[in-house]
Amino acid sequence: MKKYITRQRKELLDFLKQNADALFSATDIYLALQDKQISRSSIYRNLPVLESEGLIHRVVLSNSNEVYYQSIDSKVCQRSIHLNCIKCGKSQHLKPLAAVQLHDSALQENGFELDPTKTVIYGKCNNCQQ
Amino acid sequence: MKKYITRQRKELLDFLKQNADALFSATDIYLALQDKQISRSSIYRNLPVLESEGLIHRVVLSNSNEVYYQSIDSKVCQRSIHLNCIKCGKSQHLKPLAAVQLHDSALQENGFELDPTKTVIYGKCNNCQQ
DNA sequence: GTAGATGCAAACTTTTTGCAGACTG
DNA sequence: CAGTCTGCAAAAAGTTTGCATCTAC
Repeated sequence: MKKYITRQRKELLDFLKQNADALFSATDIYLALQDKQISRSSIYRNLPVLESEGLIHRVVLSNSNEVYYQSIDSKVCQRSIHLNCIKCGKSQHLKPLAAVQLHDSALQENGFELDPTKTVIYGKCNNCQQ
Repeated sequence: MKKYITRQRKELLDFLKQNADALFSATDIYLALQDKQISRSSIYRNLPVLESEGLIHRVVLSNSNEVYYQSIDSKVCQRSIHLNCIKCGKSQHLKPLAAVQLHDSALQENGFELDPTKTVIYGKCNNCQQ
C-alpha cells in the first residue's frame, strides 16, 4: 500500500517541523492550520501515519488525557543524556523523548532537577550483551 | 478540606492493592467492582484523589489513549534508580514507573541494557534548587 | 484509471459536571 | 449537624468511522 504525498500530509508535517520544540494536540494543530483548510479527520488519520514513518513522536503528558505530537527534529536533543557501556566504553545518546520523560519524571515526582551534563547512565550496549 | 474514608474509596484502593502489578483503566475497575456497586463517577472522582495522596500511580501507555492506574506497591520498585544531589549529596529513588520507562526506552530505542546498580543520576534536589 | 486520501457528519469512547439525596466524623 | 461524597443522567472532550467525492501518480 503506497502512500501519496498529499497537500494535507505535507502541511501537517511542515507545521510540526517548524515548531520542533513544541507539543501539539490534534486540536492545536487543527486550529493552527485552519487557514490551510485541513479537516480534523485528515489530521487524526495522518498523525499515526507520520508517526509510523518515524517522522513525529507521540507524547502523553502525565497531567493530561490528551495525546500530543512533536516533530522529531526537536531541540530537546540538547538535553541529551549519555548511555555508556561498561564493557566496551562506547557512548550513545538517550533518545530525546526518553530524556525529556526522565527529566520530567524526576522533577515532578521527586522534585529533582536532573543535570544532563553530569549524568551518565551505565549498562551494556547492544554488542556487549553477549 | 478533610477527606472521609468512604466505602467506595476503600474498595477502590483495596482492589488496586490486591492487584499491585497490573494496570487498570477506569472502566476496568468499574467492571471489576460491579458487584461492589460503585458508580463510574465515584471511580473517576476518586482515582485522582488516591493519586494525589501518593497511593496509586497514573500511567499512560504509548499505544493507547486510555489512562491506567496501578497501586504503588508494585514490584517494579526493585529496579529502583538513584537520584543524587550534587549540592547536599542526599540520595533518593527515581519512582518505579519512571525507572521502568527509562529502562525500557534505553533498551528499545538504543538497544542499551541499563544497569541500575551502576547508574546514578545527578542534579539538584528540591531543597538545593534555590 | 485506480488506489489511496479527503471532508463531512454521525457515532463512539472516555471523562467531567450539576444536583439532590446520603453518608462520615 | 456540617462538610463531604455518591449516584444518576446529561454534557463535554477527544477520537473514529462510513460514505461519497476528489486527488496523486
